[in-house]
Amino acid sequence: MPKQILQVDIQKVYLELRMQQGELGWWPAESVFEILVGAVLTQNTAWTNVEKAIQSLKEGGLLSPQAILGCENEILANRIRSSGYFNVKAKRLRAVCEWYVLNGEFEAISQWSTDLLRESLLQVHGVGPETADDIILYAFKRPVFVVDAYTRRMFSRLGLTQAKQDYESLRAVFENNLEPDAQLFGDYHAHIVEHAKNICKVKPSCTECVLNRLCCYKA
DNA sequence: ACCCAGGGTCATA
DNA sequence: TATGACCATGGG
Repeated sequence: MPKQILQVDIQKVYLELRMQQGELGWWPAESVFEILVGAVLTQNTAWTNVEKAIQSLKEGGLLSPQAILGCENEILANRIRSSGYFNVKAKRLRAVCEWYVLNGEFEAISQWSTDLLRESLLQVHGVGPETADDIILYAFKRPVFVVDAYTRRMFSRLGLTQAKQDYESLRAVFENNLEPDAQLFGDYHAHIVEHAKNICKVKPSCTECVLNRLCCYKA
């Protein structure tokens, strides 16, 4: 894949999505901590279910790391029930809270380099590459590109990447072909997800798709 | 009734 | 290192 072509296409797809879908307003959250919570709760789960869980946490006064660490596991699990995998995610939320508090929360962690931040997050139980990058990008505003199942499917169909390319090299493709701008990366990822959610559900012959009908339907 | 969603961990081979 | 089972709710 000639690098110059790839760079043009990676940028072109963004402009096309951007033109088609306009402003999206990601990541929806009222605080940095809410982004951390959302990043865990949205694992393999529709965002609408996550919104309900976050709302329930707010109503229960549990939208702070101290409150989550201080409450009974059953209370926490019940509050996030709607996001699915609630027992697993209750444990993961605690792990993220411990990491956050132990390291001095936003102010102290903000001083870290992006590499250190990423390595540290990846050691937290329940935080894999995508969740880590959600947090790094949307909460800490660092230019890392979030790769998800949509991104993998869409860009391999467009012929710009390989279908079973590993996470890190796929992330590098985007980061090497775009200006390292957190605003841009965040908006791009948002547009990929929104495109997948809103346009091509299942039909391989979707004519509304802006990307040569190659985007989002399952194989 | 089925399929899928803004993944990750753990056990097995 | 590479698959597969498992986690679980809610909307289409």
